[in-house]
Amino acid sequence: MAGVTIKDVAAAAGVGVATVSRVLSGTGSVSATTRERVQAAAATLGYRPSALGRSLKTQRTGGIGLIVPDAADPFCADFIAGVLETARAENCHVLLDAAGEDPALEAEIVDRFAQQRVDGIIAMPVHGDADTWAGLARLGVSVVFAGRVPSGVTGVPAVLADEAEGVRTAVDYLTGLGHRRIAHLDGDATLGGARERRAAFRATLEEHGIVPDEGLLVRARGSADAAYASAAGLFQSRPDLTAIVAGGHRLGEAAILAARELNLRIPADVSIIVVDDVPWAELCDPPLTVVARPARAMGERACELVLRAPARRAGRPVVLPTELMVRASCGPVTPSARPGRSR
Amino acid sequence: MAGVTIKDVAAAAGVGVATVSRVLSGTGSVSATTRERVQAAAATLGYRPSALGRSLKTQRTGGIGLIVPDAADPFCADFIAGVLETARAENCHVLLDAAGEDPALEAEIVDRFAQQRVDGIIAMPVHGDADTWAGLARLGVSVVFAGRVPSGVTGVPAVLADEAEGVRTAVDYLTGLGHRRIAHLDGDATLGGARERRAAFRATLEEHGIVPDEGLLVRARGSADAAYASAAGLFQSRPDLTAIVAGGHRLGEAAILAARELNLRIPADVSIIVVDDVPWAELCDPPLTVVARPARAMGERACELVLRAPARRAGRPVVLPTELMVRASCGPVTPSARPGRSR
DNA sequence: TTGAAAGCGCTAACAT
DNA sequence: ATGTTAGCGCTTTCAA
Repeated sequence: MAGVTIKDVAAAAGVGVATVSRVLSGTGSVSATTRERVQAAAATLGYRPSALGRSLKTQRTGGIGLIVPDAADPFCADFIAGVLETARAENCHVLLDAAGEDPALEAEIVDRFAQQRVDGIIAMPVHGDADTWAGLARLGVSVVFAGRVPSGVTGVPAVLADEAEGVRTAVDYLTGLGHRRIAHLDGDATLGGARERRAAFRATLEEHGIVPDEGLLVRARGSADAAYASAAGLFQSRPDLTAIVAGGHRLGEAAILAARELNLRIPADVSIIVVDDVPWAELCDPPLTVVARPARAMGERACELVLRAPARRAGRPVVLPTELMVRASCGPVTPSARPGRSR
Repeated sequence: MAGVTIKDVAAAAGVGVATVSRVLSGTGSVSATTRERVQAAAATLGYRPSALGRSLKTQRTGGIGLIVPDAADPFCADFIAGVLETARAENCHVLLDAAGEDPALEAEIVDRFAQQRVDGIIAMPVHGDADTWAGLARLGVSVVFAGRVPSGVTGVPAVLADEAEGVRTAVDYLTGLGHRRIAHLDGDATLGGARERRAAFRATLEEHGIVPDEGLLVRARGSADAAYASAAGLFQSRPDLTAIVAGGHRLGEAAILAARELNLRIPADVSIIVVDDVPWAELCDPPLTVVARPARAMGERACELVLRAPARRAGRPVVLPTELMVRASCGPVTPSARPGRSR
């Protein structure tokens, strides 16, 4: 039957419960002989200490709550893997849930985690409502944001990819190849990520003496359909563009599919670079040049941070470098390859 | 400050703790007026009932433990998403961990979950050691296997993809295209999956009057390098093969990469079909024909099962259908396209 | 309808 | 070195 408790072990070993507790937690001092007797008793009974009892007493669960938009997304999945690895090393367990892009659901999940008395929460947040996040710190759960930071919230530690630097590198690379009419396709997010990428895109263009062309800066909604529509619309309305920087793999895919549909050759007719590495970039044809965000490392760092968070108050975000992975989806601009080229 | 307890709420509302408990859990009867007072008090204090206290008392945590080989793997990631969705709907939380292919780690994770007193465990198991799984049922945690079943273990409910049927469909499709020398590249797993695929492959070949050629049946180790080596070796040693069925996306990728490296055109020189849908199958060039396993649905079913498991004893596994997604990586066999063709 | 009180399994003082 | 005991926050009889 189930339910072997510390009492049973104590009885079986002929000692008090405190002694059992001492042996199993390695705390205090116990004679070698009793230690062995206790361990033997525990083993034969198949005793598994209840984390419930312990946590109730110690006020620490060793649990960390992880909230992502979508566990099936490759970036999130890598991030999760990073968190898991570090958590395991630190003897913590991870509660996972996905909030989509729904602030209400996010708040609900946070609440559930709070009731589970997790020691900390790592979130790729949807929403900047102070109500959702502010209470937590006060409740003793440390929070760490990852990947993006909601605009309204301050004082929460964060782990970010250096999106700006990534976009800068991408644009530098493209201008180096002779491109001047470069489009930027990104999310409409009021969240971190997209906003910073857009800003960096503009700034870098200007550094190269190119004045940003508003018609080439498009923001797409989240759905796959919307992404495709935006990409296709961009290609059709602006046949003069020679390169495109897509923020996130969804939009990258959309761009590739739309280009293919419109019979634009990559990179002969249009160069494509995606901010977000994906496992299949290599298998794509042509292999995709990307700006990789260090998803896994971000997960590891976030987990470290959340476990040490009580120690470090807010501070500036940890920013991890991105990496330009040059493959074959970008090429030099070719003067007249593409039909319908006007301006 | 942290730590608002039921006592605080009771005091603030001027009632006993039992009443607060009744109000918040909706159990028993309370007058409308006291109910409101309690709710008001709880709200102003920002009370979050401790799941610890409750679980300790009720002996149910509402937690379900999920063990996958790798959270970053697309199949696992989809599966996880399915579990999360159902769990949320059932008011459960999910503890996630990844065991790689390491039986010892798997056992350790199971143990940790047991200490957390999860109500059930869903596992894509590595290992059939009775010790790891048998004790759990006795301990009151229901176990459900997903995707594969270790050979040594019986009496555990499972959710599987109909791998056999999937392979059968794939082979039917290829023979229909005129292929006779079809290779099968799969894992060396002693676990479910691979074994069944191999058996189905053989059987289907025979149904078509083709005697299985052992040289075309290769089992690869898990690592990406090993996969690539196996694929390349296969292409080089057997230039007469015209089609290949790969089990799992890792081996599918390896096959594609190897084919590309050896300048084999897909599908002109070799047709490729992968058992395992991947998000990028569409983006591959040519778009990949696959046998999709319903990862997400499997996660949903597994979660339902684990929550109702006490009710259903063992029984036969739930087998979900696979789906052949015809895209463009398979073509009719072309008599003389490939150099080095001998027999 | 409501309150008092007994635990759930554990740890940590405090005694011995 | 070891045992006794008082809770941790909650649910649930049992009385009132």
